[in-house]
Amino acid sequence: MGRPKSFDRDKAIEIVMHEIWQQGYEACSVKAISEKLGITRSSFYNTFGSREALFFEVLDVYFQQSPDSALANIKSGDSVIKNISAVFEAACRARTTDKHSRGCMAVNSVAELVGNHDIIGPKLEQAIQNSIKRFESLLSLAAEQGEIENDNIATKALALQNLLIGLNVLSKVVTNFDELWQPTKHTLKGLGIYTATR
Amino acid sequence: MGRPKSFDRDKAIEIVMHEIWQQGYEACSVKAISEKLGITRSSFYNTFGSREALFFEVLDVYFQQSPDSALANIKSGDSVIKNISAVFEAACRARTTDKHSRGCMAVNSVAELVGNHDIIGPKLEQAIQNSIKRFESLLSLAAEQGEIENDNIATKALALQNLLIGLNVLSKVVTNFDELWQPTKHTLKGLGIYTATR
DNA sequence: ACCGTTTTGTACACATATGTACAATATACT
DNA sequence: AGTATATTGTACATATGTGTACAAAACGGT
Repeated sequence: MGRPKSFDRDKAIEIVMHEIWQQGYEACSVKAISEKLGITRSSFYNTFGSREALFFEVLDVYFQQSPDSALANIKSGDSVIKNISAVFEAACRARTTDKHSRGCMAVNSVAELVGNHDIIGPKLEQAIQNSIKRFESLLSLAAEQGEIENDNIATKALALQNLLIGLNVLSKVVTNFDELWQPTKHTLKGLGIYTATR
Repeated sequence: MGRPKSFDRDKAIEIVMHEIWQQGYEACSVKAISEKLGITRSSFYNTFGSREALFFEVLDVYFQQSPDSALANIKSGDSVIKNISAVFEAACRARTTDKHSRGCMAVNSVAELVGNHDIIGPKLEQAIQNSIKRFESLLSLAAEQGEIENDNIATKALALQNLLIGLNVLSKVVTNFDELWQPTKHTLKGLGIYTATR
Protein backbone atom coordinates (compact mmCIF):
# COMPACT_ATOMS: atom_id res chain seq x y z
CA MET A 1 0.00 0.00 0.00
CA GLY A 2 0.97 3.63 -0.30
CA ARG A 3 1.96 5.56 -3.39
CA PRO A 4 4.25 3.52 -5.64
CA LYS A 5 7.76 4.67 -6.54
CA SER A 6 8.05 6.31 -9.91
CA PHE A 7 11.41 4.64 -10.60
CA ASP A 8 13.24 1.33 -10.26
CA ARG A 9 15.39 1.32 -7.16
CA ASP A 10 17.81 -1.31 -8.46
CA LYS A 11 18.25 0.38 -11.81
CA ALA A 12 18.87 3.63 -9.97
CA ILE A 13 21.68 2.03 -7.98
CA GLU A 14 23.20 0.74 -11.19
CA ILE A 15 23.07 4.21 -12.73
CA VAL A 16 24.59 5.80 -9.64
CA MET A 17 27.34 3.18 -9.63
CA HIS A 18 28.36 4.22 -13.11
CA GLU A 19 28.24 7.89 -12.18
CA ILE A 20 30.48 7.37 -9.16
CA TRP A 21 32.72 5.08 -11.18
CA GLN A 22 33.19 7.80 -13.76
CA GLN A 23 33.33 10.92 -11.65
CA GLY A 24 34.18 9.82 -8.14
CA TYR A 25 32.11 9.94 -4.97
CA GLU A 26 32.32 13.59 -3.97
CA ALA A 27 31.62 14.79 -7.49
CA CYS A 28 28.25 13.06 -7.33
CA SER A 29 26.14 15.38 -5.21
CA VAL A 30 22.66 14.46 -4.09
CA LYS A 31 21.37 17.17 -6.39
CA ALA A 32 23.29 15.86 -9.40
CA ILE A 33 22.35 12.23 -8.74
CA SER A 34 18.70 13.12 -8.27
CA GLU A 35 18.63 15.07 -11.51
CA LYS A 36 20.37 12.20 -13.31
CA LEU A 37 17.75 9.79 -12.00
CA GLY A 38 14.96 12.19 -12.83
CA ILE A 39 13.70 12.26 -9.25
CA THR A 40 13.51 14.98 -6.61
CA ARG A 41 15.96 15.18 -3.73
CA SER A 42 12.94 14.52 -1.62
CA SER A 43 12.57 11.10 -3.24
CA PHE A 44 16.30 10.53 -3.01
CA TYR A 45 16.42 10.96 0.75
CA ASN A 46 13.23 9.00 1.15
CA THR A 47 14.58 6.08 -0.85
CA PHE A 48 18.26 5.91 0.07
CA GLY A 49 18.48 7.75 3.37
CA SER A 50 21.76 9.44 2.59
CA ARG A 51 24.51 9.60 0.01
CA GLU A 52 26.75 7.47 2.22
CA ALA A 53 24.10 4.79 2.64
CA LEU A 54 23.59 4.71 -1.11
CA PHE A 55 27.32 4.39 -1.68
CA PHE A 56 27.42 1.31 0.54
CA GLU A 57 24.69 -0.25 -1.57
CA VAL A 58 26.58 0.71 -4.70
CA LEU A 59 29.73 -0.88 -3.30
CA ASP A 60 27.93 -4.17 -2.68
CA VAL A 61 26.65 -4.25 -6.25
CA TYR A 62 30.08 -3.28 -7.56
CA PHE A 63 31.92 -6.01 -5.67
CA GLN A 64 29.52 -8.61 -7.00
CA GLN A 65 30.33 -7.79 -10.61
CA SER A 66 34.02 -7.06 -10.08
CA PRO A 67 36.50 -9.42 -11.83
CA ASP A 68 38.16 -10.44 -8.59
CA SER A 69 34.89 -11.64 -7.08
CA ALA A 70 35.71 -14.90 -8.86
CA LEU A 71 38.40 -15.42 -6.22
CA ALA A 72 35.62 -16.15 -3.74
CA ASN A 73 34.55 -19.22 -5.68
CA ILE A 74 37.87 -21.06 -5.75
CA LYS A 75 37.52 -24.38 -3.93
CA SER A 76 39.93 -26.94 -2.59
CA GLY A 77 40.94 -29.12 -5.51
CA ASP A 78 40.85 -26.31 -8.07
CA SER A 79 44.09 -25.09 -9.53
CA VAL A 80 44.46 -21.95 -7.43
CA ILE A 81 47.27 -20.50 -9.49
CA LYS A 82 45.41 -21.00 -12.74
CA ASN A 83 42.36 -19.31 -11.24
CA ILE A 84 44.32 -16.38 -9.90
CA SER A 85 45.99 -15.97 -13.28
CA ALA A 86 42.57 -15.97 -14.93
CA VAL A 87 41.30 -13.31 -12.56
CA PHE A 88 44.22 -11.01 -13.30
CA GLU A 89 43.76 -11.52 -17.01
CA ALA A 90 40.03 -10.87 -16.66
CA ALA A 91 40.78 -7.69 -14.73
CA CYS A 92 43.08 -6.46 -17.51
CA ARG A 93 40.39 -7.35 -20.00
CA ALA A 94 37.65 -5.58 -18.08
CA ARG A 95 39.70 -2.42 -17.59
CA THR A 96 40.78 -2.15 -21.20
CA THR A 97 37.33 -3.02 -22.53
CA ASP A 98 35.80 -0.10 -20.68
CA LYS A 99 35.18 2.57 -23.29
CA HIS A 100 35.92 5.36 -20.84
CA SER A 101 38.89 3.75 -19.06
CA ARG A 102 37.45 4.48 -15.66
CA GLY A 103 39.70 2.04 -13.82
CA CYS A 104 38.27 0.22 -10.80
CA MET A 105 35.58 2.03 -8.85
CA ALA A 106 36.76 0.59 -5.54
CA VAL A 107 40.41 1.50 -6.08
CA ASN A 108 39.45 4.97 -7.29
CA SER A 109 37.42 5.35 -4.12
CA VAL A 110 40.32 4.20 -1.96
CA ALA A 111 42.49 6.88 -3.52
CA GLU A 112 39.79 9.48 -3.03
CA LEU A 113 38.30 8.64 0.33
CA VAL A 114 40.68 6.69 2.57
CA GLY A 115 41.96 9.16 5.12
CA ASN A 116 39.33 11.71 4.11
CA HIS A 117 35.94 10.21 4.81
CA ASP A 118 35.26 9.04 8.35
CA ILE A 119 32.67 6.43 7.45
CA ILE A 120 33.45 5.30 3.90
CA GLY A 121 37.23 5.37 4.34
CA PRO A 122 37.39 2.61 6.96
CA LYS A 123 34.92 0.50 4.97
CA LEU A 124 37.19 0.63 1.92
CA GLU A 125 40.27 -0.08 4.02
CA GLN A 126 38.52 -3.14 5.33
CA ALA A 127 37.70 -4.28 1.80
CA ILE A 128 41.38 -4.09 0.86
CA GLN A 129 42.45 -5.92 4.02
CA ASN A 130 39.89 -8.63 3.27
CA SER A 131 41.21 -8.97 -0.25
CA ILE A 132 44.75 -9.35 1.08
CA LYS A 133 43.55 -12.01 3.53
CA ARG A 134 41.79 -13.82 0.71
CA PHE A 135 44.95 -13.86 -1.40
CA GLU A 136 46.78 -15.21 1.62
CA SER A 137 44.25 -18.03 2.13
CA LEU A 138 44.35 -18.90 -1.54
CA LEU A 139 48.14 -18.99 -1.62
CA SER A 140 48.15 -21.19 1.49
CA LEU A 141 45.80 -23.55 -0.27
CA ALA A 142 48.01 -23.48 -3.35
CA ALA A 143 51.01 -24.37 -1.18
CA GLU A 144 49.10 -27.23 0.44
CA GLN A 145 48.24 -28.52 -2.99
CA GLY A 146 51.86 -28.33 -4.07
CA GLU A 147 51.27 -25.66 -6.69
CA ILE A 148 53.78 -23.28 -5.11
CA GLU A 149 56.35 -23.41 -2.34
CA ASN A 150 55.18 -22.65 1.16
CA ASP A 151 57.38 -19.57 1.27
CA ASN A 152 56.63 -15.91 1.90
CA ILE A 153 52.91 -16.45 1.58
CA ALA A 154 52.00 -13.20 3.35
CA THR A 155 54.49 -11.23 1.30
CA LYS A 156 53.23 -12.74 -1.93
CA ALA A 157 49.63 -11.94 -0.96
CA LEU A 158 50.59 -8.30 -0.49
CA ALA A 159 52.46 -8.35 -3.79
CA LEU A 160 49.34 -9.64 -5.54
CA GLN A 161 47.21 -6.95 -3.95
CA ASN A 162 49.77 -4.35 -4.98
CA LEU A 163 49.73 -5.69 -8.53
CA LEU A 164 45.95 -5.68 -8.67
CA ILE A 165 45.67 -2.12 -7.41
CA GLY A 166 48.44 -0.99 -9.72
CA LEU A 167 46.89 -2.35 -12.88
CA ASN A 168 43.53 -0.91 -11.95
CA VAL A 169 44.98 2.59 -11.77
CA LEU A 170 47.44 2.15 -14.62
CA SER A 171 44.54 1.11 -16.84
CA LYS A 172 43.34 4.70 -16.82
CA VAL A 173 46.44 5.57 -18.82
CA VAL A 174 47.44 2.29 -20.47
CA THR A 175 44.27 1.36 -22.30
CA ASN A 176 45.50 -1.43 -24.56
CA PHE A 177 44.89 -4.97 -23.34
CA ASP A 178 48.30 -6.39 -24.21
CA GLU A 179 50.11 -3.41 -22.76
CA LEU A 180 48.34 -4.02 -19.48
CA TRP A 181 48.29 -7.81 -19.42
CA GLN A 182 51.87 -8.46 -20.55
CA PRO A 183 53.50 -6.66 -17.61
CA THR A 184 50.90 -8.13 -15.27
CA LYS A 185 51.60 -11.65 -16.52
CA HIS A 186 55.33 -10.98 -16.36
CA THR A 187 55.02 -9.92 -12.75
CA LEU A 188 52.90 -12.95 -11.88
CA LYS A 189 55.51 -15.22 -13.47
CA GLY A 190 58.22 -13.51 -11.49
CA LEU A 191 56.29 -14.15 -8.33
CA GLY A 192 55.87 -17.81 -9.36
CA ILE A 193 52.12 -17.30 -9.50
CA TYR A 194 51.20 -17.91 -13.10
CA THR A 195 49.76 -20.81 -15.04
CA ALA A 196 48.31 -20.32 -18.50
CA THR A 197 44.54 -20.57 -18.61
CA ARG A 198 44.13 -23.59 -20.86
CA MET B 1 56.86 48.90 -7.42
CA GLY B 2 53.20 48.56 -6.69
CA ARG B 3 51.69 47.32 -3.48
CA PRO B 4 53.67 44.35 -2.11
CA LYS B 5 52.07 40.95 -1.59
CA SER B 6 51.01 40.23 1.96
CA PHE B 7 52.12 36.58 1.71
CA ASP B 8 54.92 34.38 0.39
CA ARG B 9 53.97 32.91 -2.97
CA ASP B 10 56.28 29.90 -2.68
CA LYS B 11 55.15 29.05 0.84
CA ALA B 12 51.57 29.33 -0.38
CA ILE B 13 52.24 26.76 -3.11
CA GLU B 14 53.76 24.45 -0.54
CA ILE B 15 50.69 24.78 1.68
CA VAL B 16 48.33 24.20 -1.23
CA MET B 17 50.35 21.13 -2.25
CA HIS B 18 49.76 19.58 1.13
CA GLU B 19 46.07 20.45 1.03
CA ILE B 20 45.62 18.83 -2.38
CA TRP B 21 47.78 15.90 -1.30
CA GLN B 22 45.50 15.33 1.66
CA GLN B 23 42.09 16.11 0.27
CA GLY B 24 42.37 15.87 -3.49
CA TYR B 25 42.10 18.53 -6.15
CA GLU B 26 38.37 19.09 -6.40
CA ALA B 27 37.93 19.22 -2.63
CA CYS B 28 40.23 22.25 -2.56
CA SER B 29 38.04 25.09 -3.77
CA VAL B 30 39.37 28.55 -4.45
CA LYS B 31 37.41 29.73 -1.45
CA ALA B 32 38.83 27.04 0.85
CA ILE B 33 42.39 27.55 -0.37
CA SER B 34 42.15 31.31 -0.02
CA GLU B 35 40.86 31.01 3.53
CA LYS B 36 43.60 28.50 4.36
CA LEU B 37 46.20 30.95 3.05
CA GLY B 38 44.56 33.89 4.82
CA ILE B 39 44.11 35.83 1.58
CA THR B 40 41.06 36.95 -0.38
CA ARG B 41 39.89 35.21 -3.52
CA SER B 42 40.76 38.44 -5.19
CA SER B 43 44.41 37.96 -4.26
CA PHE B 44 44.20 34.31 -5.24
CA TYR B 45 43.13 35.03 -8.79
CA ASN B 46 45.55 37.90 -9.05
CA THR B 47 48.46 35.72 -7.94
CA PHE B 48 47.76 32.33 -9.47
CA GLY B 49 45.36 33.08 -12.30
CA SER B 50 43.24 30.01 -11.78
CA ARG B 51 43.01 26.85 -9.72
CA GLU B 52 44.27 24.80 -12.67
CA ALA B 53 47.28 27.03 -13.17
CA LEU B 54 48.10 26.75 -9.49
CA PHE B 55 47.80 22.97 -9.66
CA PHE B 56 50.37 22.86 -12.44
CA GLU B 57 52.76 24.83 -10.27
CA VAL B 58 52.03 22.49 -7.38
CA LEU B 59 52.71 19.50 -9.61
CA ASP B 60 56.12 20.87 -10.58
CA VAL B 61 57.05 21.34 -6.94
CA TYR B 62 55.69 17.90 -6.08
CA PHE B 63 57.66 16.12 -8.78
CA GLN B 64 60.85 17.77 -7.63
CA GLN B 65 60.53 16.34 -4.14
CA SER B 66 59.06 12.99 -5.13
CA PRO B 67 61.16 9.87 -4.37
CA ASP B 68 61.26 8.77 -8.01
CA SER B 69 62.78 12.07 -9.14
CA ALA B 70 66.09 10.40 -8.24
CA LEU B 71 65.62 8.29 -11.37
CA ALA B 72 66.41 11.38 -13.42
CA ASN B 73 69.91 11.53 -11.99
CA ILE B 74 71.07 8.03 -12.92
CA LYS B 75 74.00 8.22 -15.30
CA SER B 76 75.79 5.79 -17.56
CA GLY B 77 78.23 3.86 -15.39
CA ASP B 78 75.99 3.85 -12.31
CA SER B 79 74.43 0.60 -11.22
CA VAL B 80 70.96 1.18 -12.65
CA ILE B 81 69.38 -1.76 -10.86
CA LYS B 82 70.78 -0.72 -7.53
CA ASN B 83 69.49 2.81 -8.05
CA ILE B 84 66.04 1.64 -9.09
CA SER B 85 65.93 -0.61 -6.04
CA ALA B 86 66.87 2.31 -3.85
CA VAL B 87 64.13 4.48 -5.35
CA PHE B 88 61.47 1.87 -4.67
CA GLU B 89 62.71 1.45 -1.13
CA ALA B 90 62.72 5.21 -0.65
CA ALA B 91 59.17 5.39 -1.97
CA CYS B 92 58.04 2.77 0.55
CA ARG B 93 59.86 4.71 3.23
CA ALA B 94 58.34 8.03 2.24
CA ARG B 95 54.80 6.66 2.07
CA THR B 96 54.98 4.89 5.41
CA THR B 97 56.70 7.80 7.11
CA ASP B 98 53.85 10.12 6.21
CA LYS B 99 51.85 10.61 9.40
CA HIS B 100 48.58 10.83 7.50
CA SER B 101 49.27 8.08 4.93
CA ARG B 102 48.23 10.28 2.06
CA GLY B 103 49.85 8.13 -0.61
CA CYS B 104 51.33 9.86 -3.65
CA MET B 105 49.75 13.14 -4.67
CA ALA B 106 50.34 12.47 -8.36
CA VAL B 107 48.87 8.98 -8.29
CA ASN B 108 45.90 10.17 -6.25
CA SER B 109 45.38 12.87 -8.85
CA VAL B 110 45.55 10.34 -11.68
CA ALA B 111 42.82 8.33 -10.00
CA GLU B 112 40.74 11.44 -9.45
CA LEU B 113 41.26 13.45 -12.61
CA VAL B 114 42.28 11.31 -15.58
CA GLY B 115 39.21 11.00 -17.74
CA ASN B 116 37.43 13.69 -15.76
CA HIS B 117 39.39 16.88 -16.16
CA ASP B 118 40.03 18.11 -19.68
CA ILE B 119 43.20 20.02 -18.92
CA ILE B 120 44.77 18.36 -15.89
CA GLY B 121 43.90 14.80 -16.96
CA PRO B 122 46.08 14.77 -20.08
CA LYS B 123 48.93 16.42 -18.18
CA LEU B 124 48.91 13.63 -15.61
CA GLU B 125 48.64 10.98 -18.31
CA GLN B 126 51.69 12.48 -19.92
CA ALA B 127 53.57 12.36 -16.62
CA ILE B 128 52.84 8.64 -16.33
CA GLN B 129 53.85 7.99 -19.93
CA ASN B 130 57.09 9.88 -19.33
CA SER B 131 57.78 7.81 -16.25
CA ILE B 132 57.24 4.62 -18.24
CA LYS B 133 59.61 5.88 -20.94
CA ARG B 134 62.17 6.72 -18.29
CA PHE B 135 61.99 3.22 -16.83
CA GLU B 136 62.41 1.87 -20.35
CA SER B 137 65.52 3.98 -20.98
CA LEU B 138 67.00 2.98 -17.66
CA LEU B 139 66.37 -0.70 -18.27
CA SER B 140 67.94 -0.41 -21.71
CA LEU B 141 70.97 1.14 -20.10
CA ALA B 142 71.03 -1.63 -17.51
CA ALA B 143 70.93 -4.20 -20.32
CA GLU B 144 73.78 -2.47 -22.15
CA GLN B 145 75.80 -2.57 -18.96
CA GLY B 146 75.10 -6.27 -18.53
CA GLU B 147 73.10 -5.82 -15.33
CA ILE B 148 70.04 -7.55 -16.79
CA GLU B 149 69.19 -9.49 -19.92
CA ASN B 150 68.05 -7.50 -22.94
CA ASP B 151 64.63 -9.11 -22.77
CA ASN B 152 61.13 -7.70 -22.46
CA ILE B 153 62.43 -4.26 -21.63
CA ALA B 154 59.16 -2.49 -22.49
CA THR B 155 57.14 -5.05 -20.56
CA LYS B 156 59.40 -4.71 -17.53
CA ALA B 157 59.15 -0.94 -17.67
CA LEU B 158 55.37 -1.18 -17.54
CA ALA B 159 55.64 -3.70 -14.69
CA LEU B 160 57.80 -1.24 -12.74
CA GLN B 161 55.33 1.56 -13.32
CA ASN B 162 52.51 -0.73 -12.23
CA LEU B 163 54.44 -1.65 -9.11
CA LEU B 164 55.17 1.98 -8.29
CA ILE B 165 51.58 3.06 -8.70
CA GLY B 166 50.36 0.09 -6.74
CA LEU B 167 52.52 0.71 -3.71
CA ASN B 168 51.62 4.36 -3.72
CA VAL B 169 47.93 3.54 -3.40
CA LEU B 170 48.38 0.50 -1.20
CA SER B 171 50.33 2.68 1.24
CA LYS B 172 47.08 4.38 2.20
CA VAL B 173 46.00 1.10 3.75
CA VAL B 174 49.28 -0.72 4.48
CA THR B 175 51.11 1.82 6.59
CA ASN B 176 53.96 -0.26 7.96
CA PHE B 177 57.28 0.04 6.14
CA ASP B 178 58.15 -3.66 6.09
CA GLU B 179 54.67 -4.65 5.00
CA LEU B 180 55.02 -2.34 2.04
CA TRP B 181 58.66 -2.86 1.19
CA GLN B 182 58.82 -6.67 1.48
CA PRO B 183 56.25 -7.35 -1.23
CA THR B 184 57.76 -4.57 -3.33
CA LYS B 185 61.24 -6.06 -2.99
CA HIS B 186 59.84 -9.52 -3.66
CA THR B 187 58.24 -8.29 -6.87
CA LEU B 188 61.43 -6.52 -7.96
CA LYS B 189 63.41 -9.73 -7.37
CA GLY B 190 60.86 -11.68 -9.40
CA LEU B 191 61.32 -9.23 -12.23
CA GLY B 192 65.08 -9.61 -11.92
CA ILE B 193 65.36 -5.95 -11.04
CA TYR B 194 66.76 -5.91 -7.54
CA THR B 195 70.17 -5.37 -6.04
CA ALA B 196 70.59 -4.63 -2.36
CA THR B 197 71.57 -1.03 -1.65
CA ARG B 198 75.00 -1.50 -0.17
C1' DA C 1 -16.20 6.57 -1.20
C1' DC C 2 -13.15 6.83 2.44
C1' DC C 3 -8.71 5.90 5.05
C1' DG C 4 -4.12 4.79 6.00
C1' DT C 5 0.24 4.84 3.91
C1' DT C 6 3.95 6.01 1.09
C1' DT C 7 5.95 8.74 -2.39
C1' DT C 8 6.33 13.29 -4.54
C1' DG C 9 6.42 18.25 -5.12
C1' DT C 10 7.41 22.66 -3.25
C1' DA C 11 9.38 25.75 -0.12
C1' DC C 12 12.57 27.42 3.32
C1' DA C 13 16.92 28.73 5.30
C1' DC C 14 21.38 28.41 4.76
C1' DA C 15 26.21 27.53 3.20
C1' DT C 16 29.43 27.05 -0.43
C1' DA C 17 31.34 28.25 -4.81
C1' DT C 18 32.73 30.93 -9.14
C1' DG C 19 34.41 34.93 -11.78
C1' DT C 20 34.31 39.63 -12.49
C1' DA C 21 34.32 44.60 -11.53
C1' DC C 22 35.91 48.43 -9.30
C1' DA C 23 37.29 51.16 -5.48
C1' DA C 24 40.68 51.46 -1.65
C1' DT C 25 45.32 50.76 -0.14
C1' DA C 26 50.25 50.47 0.07
C1' DT C 27 54.43 50.57 -1.92
C1' DA C 28 58.68 52.42 -5.22
C1' DC C 29 60.30 55.87 -7.87
C1' DT C 30 60.82 60.58 -9.59
C1' DA D 1 54.72 65.36 -2.32
C1' DG D 2 52.94 63.30 -6.19
C1' DT D 3 52.38 59.51 -9.43
C1' DA D 4 52.44 55.04 -11.48
C1' DT D 5 51.59 50.39 -10.25
C1' DA D 6 50.33 46.29 -8.18
C1' DT D 7 47.76 44.22 -4.45
C1' DT D 8 43.83 43.95 -1.59
C1' DG D 9 38.93 44.59 -0.03
C1' DT D 10 34.20 44.72 -1.13
C1' DA D 11 30.31 43.92 -3.84
C1' DC D 12 27.57 41.75 -7.37
C1' DA D 13 25.20 38.25 -9.94
C1' DT D 14 24.60 33.60 -10.23
C1' DA D 15 24.85 28.58 -9.53
C1' DT D 16 25.23 24.69 -6.71
C1' DG D 17 24.55 22.18 -2.62
C1' DT D 18 22.39 20.40 2.02
C1' DG D 19 18.69 18.85 5.08
C1' DT D 20 14.26 19.46 6.72
C1' DA D 21 9.28 20.36 6.79
C1' DC D 22 4.89 19.89 5.19
C1' DA D 23 1.34 19.78 1.81
C1' DA D 24 -0.23 17.32 -2.41
C1' DA D 25 -0.78 13.13 -4.88
C1' DA D 26 -1.43 8.21 -5.74
C1' DC D 27 -1.99 3.94 -4.51
C1' DG D 28 -4.27 -0.63 -1.68
C1' DG D 29 -7.72 -2.24 1.12
C1' DT D 30 -12.17 -1.96 3.57
